[in-house]
Amino acid sequence: GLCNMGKINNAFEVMHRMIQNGCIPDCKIYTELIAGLCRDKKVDDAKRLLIKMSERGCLPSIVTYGILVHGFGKNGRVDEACQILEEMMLAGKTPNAVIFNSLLDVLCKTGRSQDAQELLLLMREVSCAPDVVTYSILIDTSCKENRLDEAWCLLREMINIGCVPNVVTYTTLIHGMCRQDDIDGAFQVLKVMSERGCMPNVVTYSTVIDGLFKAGRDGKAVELLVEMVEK
RNA sequence: CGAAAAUAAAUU
Repeated sequence: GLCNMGKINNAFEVMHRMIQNGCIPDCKIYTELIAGLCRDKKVDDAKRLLIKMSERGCLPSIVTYGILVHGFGKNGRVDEACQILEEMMLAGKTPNAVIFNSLLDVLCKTGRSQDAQELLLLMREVSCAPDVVTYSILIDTSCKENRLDEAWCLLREMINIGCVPNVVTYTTLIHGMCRQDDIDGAFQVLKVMSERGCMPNVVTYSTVIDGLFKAGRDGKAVELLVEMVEK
């Protein structure tokens, strides 16, 4: 609770007080503190706490490592994020899809496609199945790098392997099409997703509305805004 | 003991 309120220091105070009272913090408490530190961009402190918890006999969980990977990645320290992944594997923990996805996203967003490909291979090696988030990240990357054909291939591929696209996946594609000035295509996707039982949300609508305004189709944009409010 | 806790999309 204190971490969520941004009061990390108070959270640490509580931990120290509980130790004084003979109550031993468990892995989850350390994990929360590490998350709080990462949220405050204090990733070095977070890393130190990971080491400290191990020394105190608390093994970091897969979630603890995930938080750190994400913390380093989101703070532009991609190599160190990769390093945490290696460390966890050395510690005998197999990364799950959340961790792979987190790292995959920063690799893609920083243009390190070679490393991203290698990470996908590693994911296969450890039998971690790509999920809807993995595909959404890849589709987003293809779209932002103007490879719409590739994005569509990925959509087909995920459906083929039984991975169901969700509202984020479709919204990502819609955004990609708007960026290519293919507003009509974007509308098609908007229609298709609903037909497949995936309801557009406020982000989906704002993506299309933004695309319409940028294409100078103000009337249509307002029309869609009204439709969104009505629905 | 415990899914209590970590990842992807628009605008800014």
